Amino acid sequence: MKRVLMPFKKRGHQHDKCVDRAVSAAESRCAERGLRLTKLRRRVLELIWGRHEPVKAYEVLEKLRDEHKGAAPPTVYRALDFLQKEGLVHRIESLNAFVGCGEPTSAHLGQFLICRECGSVAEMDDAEITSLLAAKAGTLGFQVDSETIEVKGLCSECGNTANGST
Amino acid sequence: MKRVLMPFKKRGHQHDKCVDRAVSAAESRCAERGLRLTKLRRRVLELIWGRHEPVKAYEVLEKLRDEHKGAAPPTVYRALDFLQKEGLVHRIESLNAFVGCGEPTSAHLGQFLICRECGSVAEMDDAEITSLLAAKAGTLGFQVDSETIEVKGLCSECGNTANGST
DNA sequence: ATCGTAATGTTATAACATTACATTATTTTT
DNA sequence: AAAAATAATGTAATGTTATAACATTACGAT
Repeated sequence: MKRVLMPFKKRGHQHDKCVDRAVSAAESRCAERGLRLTKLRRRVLELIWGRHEPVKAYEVLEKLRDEHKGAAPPTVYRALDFLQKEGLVHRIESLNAFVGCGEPTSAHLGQFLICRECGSVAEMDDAEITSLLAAKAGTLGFQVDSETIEVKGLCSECGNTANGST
Repeated sequence: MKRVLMPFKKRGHQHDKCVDRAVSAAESRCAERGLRLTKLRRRVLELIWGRHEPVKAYEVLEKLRDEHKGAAPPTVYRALDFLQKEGLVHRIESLNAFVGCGEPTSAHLGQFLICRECGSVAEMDDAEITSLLAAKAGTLGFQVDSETIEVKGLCSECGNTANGST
């Protein structure tokens, strides 16, 4: 089982590839399940994948409006709900924002590492963390359904340079 | 080092005691540090401690208004900022709500267990979880500053009864 | 073709949070 | 004790995030 679903990416990597991979994965996943990845949903997915950083719903809305008159909050939130439910994007609770899922093939919640300098996000799905947490919760008589783990700090790119900016 | 800062409480426990303890702890802490636990701040703290469940800022506001004409959003948010900064309350990111801190003597972030049935919250501050998470993050070159851990599930009280309601 | 369901459009509003500036209260300095 | 400085609160407006409610359109199945 893979534990790192999305590592930190180098500055200047070929980001088109990331987006393409995400969209292809979404297409297969929807095809398998008989779901419709409509133009709108696909476009929202692309906009979320615009960066390796959490993207706000209203940012998506603004961009959507440039190309799609009549876009309104529900337009975006519905698409995001769909994408979330299908495991194609994750919501970052502590930022009220969304990131593309690093591995949309399996359902999971993920553990997120968020850089305070550049905003980049890495995604893990580490079974040891999950089971330790469940064990500790168990000592209090608590049965875990789901976990939200969001860590803030300094990413590999920003930690390795004197200056965290691009 | 204590790992459970606030366990799940039995239904019908003497909740006054919880509130009194919290207020006393807040008083000592502020006295030690030369900070002012004003009437307003104390009252907001009491209202947050009204239940062992996350309480919303606007709920606090509503109650505050009954007794304090002129209370407005900043009134509440400022008091909450103060209480948070002093470690007297924690914000639950996934709920946009606040809970009293189970152990306001030491600064910490806490790991929260939130019951899906009754809404009760238990607070842990488990060093093993924190260090495992830091170690795993380290393998990606990430240096952790702070962590947000919020787990949803079924608490000991609700798991032990056929029916989770009061 | 029509019917049922899923998706989207549209308007309005709810819920959560902050900015900016005025005023009052408290502490510190003189 | 008065003045100055600082901290806390009052007040109005606004910004941000999210959902409700109902209408319409698109699509797939028979």
